[in-house]
Amino acid sequence: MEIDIIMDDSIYSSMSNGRAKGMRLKKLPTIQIGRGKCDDVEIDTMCLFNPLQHILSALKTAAKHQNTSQTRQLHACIVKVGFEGFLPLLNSLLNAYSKCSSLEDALQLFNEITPRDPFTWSSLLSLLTRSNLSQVAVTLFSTSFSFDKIQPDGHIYASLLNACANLLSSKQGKQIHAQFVISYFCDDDVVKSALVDMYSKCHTPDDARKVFDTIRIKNSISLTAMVYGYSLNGRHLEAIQIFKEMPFKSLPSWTALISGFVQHGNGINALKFFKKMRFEVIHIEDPFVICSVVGASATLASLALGKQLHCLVILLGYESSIFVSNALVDMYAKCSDIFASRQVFDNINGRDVVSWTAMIVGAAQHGWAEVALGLFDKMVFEGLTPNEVTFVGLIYACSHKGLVDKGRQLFNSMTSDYGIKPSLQHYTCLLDLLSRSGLLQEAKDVIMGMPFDPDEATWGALLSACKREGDVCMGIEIADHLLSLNPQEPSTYILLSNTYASACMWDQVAKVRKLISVMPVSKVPGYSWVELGMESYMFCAGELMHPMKDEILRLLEEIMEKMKERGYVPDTSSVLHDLEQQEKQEQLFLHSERLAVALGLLKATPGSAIRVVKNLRVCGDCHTVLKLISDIVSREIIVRDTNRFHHFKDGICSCNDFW
DNA sequence: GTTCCGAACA
Repeated sequence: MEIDIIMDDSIYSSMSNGRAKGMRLKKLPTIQIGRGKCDDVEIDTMCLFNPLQHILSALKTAAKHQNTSQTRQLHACIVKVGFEGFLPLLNSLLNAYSKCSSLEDALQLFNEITPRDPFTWSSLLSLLTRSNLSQVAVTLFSTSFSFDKIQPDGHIYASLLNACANLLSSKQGKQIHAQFVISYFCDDDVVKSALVDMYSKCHTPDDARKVFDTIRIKNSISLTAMVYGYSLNGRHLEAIQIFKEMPFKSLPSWTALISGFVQHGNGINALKFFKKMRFEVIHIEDPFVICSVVGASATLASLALGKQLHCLVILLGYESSIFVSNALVDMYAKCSDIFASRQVFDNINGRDVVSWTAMIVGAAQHGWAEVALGLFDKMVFEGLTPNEVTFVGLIYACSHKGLVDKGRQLFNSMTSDYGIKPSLQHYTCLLDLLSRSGLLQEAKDVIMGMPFDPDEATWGALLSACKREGDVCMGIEIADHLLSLNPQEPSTYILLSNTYASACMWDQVAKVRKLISVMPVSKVPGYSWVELGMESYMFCAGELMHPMKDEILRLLEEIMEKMKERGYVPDTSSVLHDLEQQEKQEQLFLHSERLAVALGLLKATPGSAIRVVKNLRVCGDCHTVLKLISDIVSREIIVRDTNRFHHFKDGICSCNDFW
């Protein structure tokens, strides 16, 4: 039975990436066999001996060098010589197209091959997976594979599991696992390595470990997959233990350990092992590990470290790597140096959608909404297709600048012009856009109409907007709803308490306070750190144990006097504890970002910007204080909180008090 | 055939 996979609309509707959309789905062009180029392939003399052997060998070479034109020429030769009916040769040809990532050629050939064997299928499945069409691979296997009446072999199971890992779909992965364990190939260690990888990436490291323990001969690949599984999922001790036991530590093994740490947010451990790796003089033959550690410095917001890594990138000759450049754009933006980010971006040759998106998101988070929108226009003008992340950045940019109409238009254009289905993130951005601009009813309509269940953060965003707009009535309605959801975030409780207090609903205020006191999770302490050249210093809220404690306090008191002269009155509404007003003000005085800024003012290079990072959102009072400080001491203060960047300069903030 | 890389909102 002929399977016309290219005509299946249900499969293509599941394609969600730009590459897939760019493909002509219905009618693929026919390859023009023997377009005069055939004779370029030097087979004449060899044909006299063993043409089959020669073409097979030439196909292997073409696959190895990912040479599409050579593969097409060999395809022409196969037709010309009359070997079209020889399945192993066609499979090698398909494999070569697959290795060249020549999707259209491969799909057309696949449709022409009949009958197909497991080799034919595994070549196609691995190509689809590598082409970001993992869901197509899995769907094809479940819908069309049985038509060919063949049993999947180890290669097919491995490719399919790779696809499930890409999709982070343990549900589909488990179904394939179930088929595998009752198959003839159930002892195949390569498939088991693929299973370890799939479960690791799907965040079930214990499932990965169960399979890992059944692998008879553990090689570098299976060990690396398990190391990654543990480090990615925060099981750092187990990751390090297996890593240490590895008889041979290849670059991918180091990369797996380090990138797992980074992805789990453990930048410190990542850098510790990167240092060890450098110490062991491991040859860095690919840039993956560099991307990871650049990402670690972005997470840690350490500009000094990021700059050192940028130097290493140049030293190792990876400046031209698009992956590395994109990571640098993101790193500089996250380390608060948006100008350096822009400089790296401007120097990239052949920017891809990730380069543009990283720059758009960076610009948006630094309050450069117009720049972000301008970059988008330029990106589209240059022929690049934005993806779902690009739109998150764009709507976010509009949201933080109050550009309601533009934001709405982008939200609609995402679906109508680019066929991207809005995710919960997009709805959250839209909701944020509307509510920040006071369009509370429209924001509520968005929540009620979206095809996702709103969570605590979604309702919280709307509630904080109600508070800002003074809509007590809707605020109470939402607060009642939120309270019934048993919220977990301490900030939600502050919001609830303030909402009820503003409506003089003291019974409800008491109820919220009682809930706080029995909350199972204690409040995360606020901390901030300031970078001072190659060093940084971290302060916890309310704690001042620094050797320069007295100078810090003196400076803050001096500044406080000047602020009061300008009419500053502390806003204690963000202090959760049941304290007297005086005590609340004292708490605010010792908020970690103020201590960090004070140390920065005392120790940073005179005139340089003070860069502070905070683990929570900047509270309203600190925001006012930092604006005033920037004016009083005439210094730029850049604070990265969990939400965005604030550039305080001359008494104003780049966020326009929208954050 | 299976391992390592970049961009996200509240």
